[in-house]
Amino acid sequence: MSLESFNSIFEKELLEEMKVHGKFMSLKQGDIILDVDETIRIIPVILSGTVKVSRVDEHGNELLLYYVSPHESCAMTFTCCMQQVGSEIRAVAEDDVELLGIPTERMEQWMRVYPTWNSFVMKTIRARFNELLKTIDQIAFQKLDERLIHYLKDKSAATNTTLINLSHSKIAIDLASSREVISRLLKKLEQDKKVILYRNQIKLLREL
DNA sequence: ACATTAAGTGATT
DNA sequence: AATCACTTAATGT
Repeated sequence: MSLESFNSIFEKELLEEMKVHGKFMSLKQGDIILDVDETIRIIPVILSGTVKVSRVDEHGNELLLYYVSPHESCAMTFTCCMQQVGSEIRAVAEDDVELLGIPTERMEQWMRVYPTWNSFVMKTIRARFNELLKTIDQIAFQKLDERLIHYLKDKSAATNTTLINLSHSKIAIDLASSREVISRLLKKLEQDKKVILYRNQIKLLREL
């Protein structure tokens, strides 16, 4: 995928500037793009692949926040790059990822000069903020089984497939739960004909 | 065939 | 819902 796919979003002048100032980067699956406490030097704009953004507590436990898909950027980076504050989150390449790194200095300038950049930034912040609210709702009010269903749907949407390649323990880590609990919940879902379980794979059925 | 890793189960808190 | 201890099943070498 390339910058051309942004034609409908940004004006040509901005696209030119992105070509000049942006650094094309290619990450392998599992690469850590940004870890906790690191300071941000670039704004990533995802060209292809999916990035997983998660919160990490003092013991190293992770909690999934959201996925960043192509044509999106990470809302957290916008807010903390401007003040050069350390990252509160960890961003990992969920699969092989290509992204365009925009130097933070360009941010301010583009915000003023290019309305499309401005609305792009606002759009991604609003989208992420809404997702965060949903996640908070889930943790505060929903049971783990509902969180799990949401997680599977989310994952399926992010990777555009109903066959999910994940072990039970990976899921448990993302949801800050334990493997046994996830296994038991998944088994219930399987009995309800909502998924089919394999080793390291979960097939989502329509009824989910 | 053996070791390793994923998943299933029951008991305990 | 989490943790432990243990079993069973699948997969890699």
